Amino acid sequence: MRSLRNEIIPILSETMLRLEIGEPDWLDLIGNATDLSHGDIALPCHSLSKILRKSPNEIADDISSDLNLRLLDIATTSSINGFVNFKATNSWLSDRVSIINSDFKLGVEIEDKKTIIIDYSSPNVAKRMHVGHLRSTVIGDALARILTYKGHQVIGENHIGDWGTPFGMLIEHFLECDHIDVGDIDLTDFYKDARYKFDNSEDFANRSRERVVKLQSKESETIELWKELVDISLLHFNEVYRMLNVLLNDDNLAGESIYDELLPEVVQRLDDQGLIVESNGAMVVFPEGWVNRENEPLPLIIRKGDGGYNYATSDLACIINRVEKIGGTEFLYVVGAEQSQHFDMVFQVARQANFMDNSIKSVHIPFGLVVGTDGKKLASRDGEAISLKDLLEESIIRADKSILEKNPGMKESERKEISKMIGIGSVKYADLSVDRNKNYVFDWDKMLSFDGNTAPYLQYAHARICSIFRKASIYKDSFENTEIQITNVNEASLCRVLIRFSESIDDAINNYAPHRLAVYLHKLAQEFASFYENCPVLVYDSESTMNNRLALCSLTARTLSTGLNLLGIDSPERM
RNA sequence: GGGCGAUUGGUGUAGUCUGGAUAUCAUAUCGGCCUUCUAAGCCGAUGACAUGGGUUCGAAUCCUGUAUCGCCCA
Repeated sequence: MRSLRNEIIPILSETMLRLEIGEPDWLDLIGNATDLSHGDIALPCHSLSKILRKSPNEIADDISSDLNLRLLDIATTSSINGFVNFKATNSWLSDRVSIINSDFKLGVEIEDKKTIIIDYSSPNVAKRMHVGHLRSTVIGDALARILTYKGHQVIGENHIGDWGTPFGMLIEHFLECDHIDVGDIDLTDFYKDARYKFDNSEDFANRSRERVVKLQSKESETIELWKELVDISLLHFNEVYRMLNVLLNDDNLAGESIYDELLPEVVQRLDDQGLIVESNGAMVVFPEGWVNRENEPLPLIIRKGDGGYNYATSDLACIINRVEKIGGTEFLYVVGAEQSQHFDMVFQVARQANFMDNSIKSVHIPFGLVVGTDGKKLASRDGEAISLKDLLEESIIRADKSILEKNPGMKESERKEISKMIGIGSVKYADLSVDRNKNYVFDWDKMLSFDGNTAPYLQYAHARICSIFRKASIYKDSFENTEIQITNVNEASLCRVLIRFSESIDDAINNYAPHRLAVYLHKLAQEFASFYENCPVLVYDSESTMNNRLALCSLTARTLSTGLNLLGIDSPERM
């Protein structure tokens, strides 16, 4: 309850002044109450004991009695166990929630606009997207949406793997697939088949190597073929992105190929800074503080002995581009935890080489693995990565089945739409509702369950609200300027949660943690369910109660659907 | 060997950054609630901070040792 805290502080500070307690000694103590039965905001006085030479209980009593009358309109003040507790009054809650109800941003304050670049998804050309791309895509998308809502300029960059030596064999293989229609190329085995030929045919391998040279030298026919290959892959990526309902499209493409021409310059600049060292024929940089197992300096390889470049080099080129061309000030990399050392080294080199200074914030946002019920990295029975498209299709089918079971009367066309929302939402929410640093177990039954902290539970809460408005034949969004009155504890608890929306957004942003928002939304849905049981909305004998509660429902629905939308999840009106 | 991350009821999780009261929520289990807006729900009961030290008036949270698991190291 940040807003309550902010209103209490100036008044509290007068009291503290009178008691001769300096601001540094108390300001950080005041925070959300850990025990909500005592109040919303608490001030533990134990540490003031030494300064005032009184017991915490006495101090809390003194402060509380001094404040009681002066906070009257805002909160009731009490003291126990050495804590001063502040509980918002219904009138304060009512004012606050009414302000939020009339705010189209639901109380979220717009920040100084920053240009934030988020690196996410990054599938490989000529391969299917698989489960391994799920988390980066979903988490990156949610962060992009949340940061945009907060008022920032967000540029999503999708660093597809579209360049490098494998493209020699991929193009050669592509040529041999000539007899089939280009659009029908199945990426399932494309890479594997190319690899197989490369490993088993000397002739093919040689042609592949020659092809790499042609590609590097931008020979026009080869570039045409390469482009075709990329385009086929894009069809597939975009299909998955549309299914997943993420913001990425062709405008976000920033494949490795676009940095290719900048790579020699990166080497040149590093060399100008005196950072390049030759080691075993390769050009490397030794970032300070990194050692290998023999306690020797650990290099970041910039250019291999054979003249090829490494990922590190394009990452550095990308940083230069972002600083000098795009003018971003915050770079986020939503990439698996296994690459954290790589990013640490790249960022450090970029700073040592003055590619970016301290005004730029560069953050690796790691995440854990998606594992199967056996605890191992999720894979199909034969050990292959599971196709993301197949997985999403299965989720939709499963959602469809469960709607059919629970709501057999629904029209098929409507059910199809809703099972997409639920099936996709379930997969995404399972990913976004837990701390991204942890591995999570992919479990169909859990994510598609209508109970618990799942997408369907939140979606159901939303659908139930819509159902009330349908029943009353009232337009859900016609309450945006209604003043909300609080008449009982259930309404008060719901309001307490509603006014915390903006805090949950800031929390999610400050920690780059979409699950903070997800956890908040779940709390909101729960609180609504409780309100729903205890407070009949359509009470036609009291128009004021009815309108008041309809306004609460409307605000809850808006908060739920806005929040879900920021996670990239749809809110069905019925289910 | 070194580095990074994880460890909270039977199971899954929040809280850890920024220490505060009886540790969140869900699931499972047990009991109660449908002539009233979707019972896909609500109400109640049971049950957990890996472990040893340290700092502190106070530690799930900070420091440190250990164990287990995962990932990374031309």
